[in-house]
Amino acid sequence: MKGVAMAGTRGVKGVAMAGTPGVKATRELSDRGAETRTLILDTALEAFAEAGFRGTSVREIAARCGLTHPALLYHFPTKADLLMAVLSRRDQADGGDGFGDLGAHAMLEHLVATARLNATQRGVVELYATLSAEATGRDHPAHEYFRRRYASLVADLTRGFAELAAGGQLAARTDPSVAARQLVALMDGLQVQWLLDPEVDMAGLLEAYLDTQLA
Amino acid sequence: MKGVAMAGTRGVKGVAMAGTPGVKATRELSDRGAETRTLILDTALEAFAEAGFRGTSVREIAARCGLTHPALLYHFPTKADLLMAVLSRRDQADGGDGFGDLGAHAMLEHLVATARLNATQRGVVELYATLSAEATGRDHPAHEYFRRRYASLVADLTRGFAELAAGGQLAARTDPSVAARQLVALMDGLQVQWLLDPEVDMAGLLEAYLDTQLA
DNA sequence: GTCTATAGAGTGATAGAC
DNA sequence: GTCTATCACTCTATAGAC
Repeated sequence: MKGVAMAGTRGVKGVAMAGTPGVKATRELSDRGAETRTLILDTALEAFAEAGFRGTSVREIAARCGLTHPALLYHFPTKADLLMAVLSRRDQADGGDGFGDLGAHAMLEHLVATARLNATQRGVVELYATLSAEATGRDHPAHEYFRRRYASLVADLTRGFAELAAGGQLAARTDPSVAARQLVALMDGLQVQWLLDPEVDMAGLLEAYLDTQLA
Repeated sequence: MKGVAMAGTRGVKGVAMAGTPGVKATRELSDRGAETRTLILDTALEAFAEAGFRGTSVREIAARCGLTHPALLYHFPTKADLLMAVLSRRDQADGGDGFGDLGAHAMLEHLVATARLNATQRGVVELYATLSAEATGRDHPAHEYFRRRYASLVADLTRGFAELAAGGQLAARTDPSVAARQLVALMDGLQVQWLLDPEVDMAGLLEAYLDTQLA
């Protein structure tokens, strides 16, 4: 699924080599090089989360892995490639393509559960909060990624709220696409507030919003 | 006032030299040096907005002003000093200390009006969206600034919603402090969505939220 | 108040040895 | 697959002339 700062299962190994040069598509499992790649991706996630994409150097990430920076660039030819690999790896860990065919209730429950989980994973929240703002610039390497991400998230949620409306479960004054955008905005904004003050209850404030919108 | 990406009057000159070394507190108006300072602050706002604090160099800002970077650093001794000067200048332009003693209705109207105005000032929105995310890191020069900013914004809005509740103008299920945090989050999140897609109607989505919370 | 020059460190990326 | 060495920049900041 595709929550805005969606958390997912950590430590999924051996599935994150798509599209990388120098690695054969068909090869044995328990490849030693794949472990290095996984280490790099985990480390890069933390580093980008702490200082953003522009604020983090390839050397810094490599050093935390116990590597030199040319060794890292052997696996990911450019820094932008590394960023995109980190993002797609999270997408895969989060279950692939969006909410898929989840029902409306399951969708909203998943969202609240994710907010609760995120409150235990500061790094992931920092990554998406920092990057989504950074990537509003049209020249940022992750710009198109975030455009697509938000468009599909809003589309899925609009479908969900419309389903609720059809079943008479949405407040009469609530428009599905309006609620979808508001919900996404709320998740993003609450993350910034939580990062500045961990007392902020992201999941609770999200649930309170949903209570006011449901019939 | 202190909206999250609050816009204010541009081009206010000769009022932004507070706390800068090398400039006497009491001096004649129409100081020539003050014009350079103002030019630098306007230019720095634009530049920080486009690429964030970390993504912008002092040289880049100086060049856009037709200056060399040592000339700029004569006016603002460090890059962090320049950032803080940009932020305090905007706060002054926006009217000083928060919502002050504005009534609840005036407060909310001001907020919606600001959202509408912001849709014509992409640079200002980019500045606050990028910086507020960047500044969640505890070592960022603007970290304390944003902590204070959000705390006072939430406090003011909580007071406003409480005032409405006392007058029976708030929906029964709405808690003032919950609504305050949600409203701030909504403003922040909508800005990111608007930066990624200018079709997004920030003011309209904000008004729609307020309609669901008022009695 | 602005300049040139430079220090001193950091940047992404590449070449080539092993 | 990882290394050392290096290229060609860029960065913030300072020294000192004018």
